[in-house]
Amino acid sequence: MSWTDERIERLKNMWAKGATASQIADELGGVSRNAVIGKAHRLGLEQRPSPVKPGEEKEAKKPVAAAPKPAPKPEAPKAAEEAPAPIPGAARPNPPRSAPEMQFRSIGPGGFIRQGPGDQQPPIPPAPPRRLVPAKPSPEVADKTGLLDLNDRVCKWPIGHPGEPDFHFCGQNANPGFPYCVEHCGVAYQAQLPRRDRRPPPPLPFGGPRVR
DNA sequence: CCCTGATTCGC
DNA sequence: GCGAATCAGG
Repeated sequence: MSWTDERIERLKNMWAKGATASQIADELGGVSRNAVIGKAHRLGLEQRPSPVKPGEEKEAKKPVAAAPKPAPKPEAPKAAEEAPAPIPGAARPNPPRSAPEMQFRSIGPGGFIRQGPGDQQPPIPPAPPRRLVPAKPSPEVADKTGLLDLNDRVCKWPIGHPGEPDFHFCGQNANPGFPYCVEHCGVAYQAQLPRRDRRPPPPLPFGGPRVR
């Protein structure tokens, strides 16, 4: 696989949204986690909480008997802590490690993170719903929206299961730019939570996309 | 063990 | 430019 503009764009979006490199790699397919990280760095869009970085200056390398790689050149420890220069539109610098900076965002239904005024992220997240939900009966949609009734303006959230007699689609007004209405967007697009806080374990009834 | 991102370096 | 290998922390 090669890094087409389309794939790079998806990488940027997901990376900006906080998706892990693994998730991005799975999503894009054809690339490894390392490939994603490498590409992200090359694109210059790193600067995200690394589990390793915030620690101490790493320098001491353990001498392994069979060390195929030469010792890296000693790097001068940079103690330059730049004062935060609030330049609108400029890339957000690393938040000071000692001063935890909370991000205040409103969270919509389903943990959907709304964009703040400063956040400009027009590109729409693709990502179809990952899990099958019990298909709650949507609000009154008297007329069942069938497959042929789908267009860009109606919510394509499935109600019921394909093959069932009353299988249809939500059919409400779609959230502009999204394939679903506002309500189902809240279900389809989940905020990326810390693993610990992540809701259910994988509820996949069939195997699952375990690749590794 | 699992996961994470960072970095290196041969290609 | 790419990404496997490696490192290092959780």
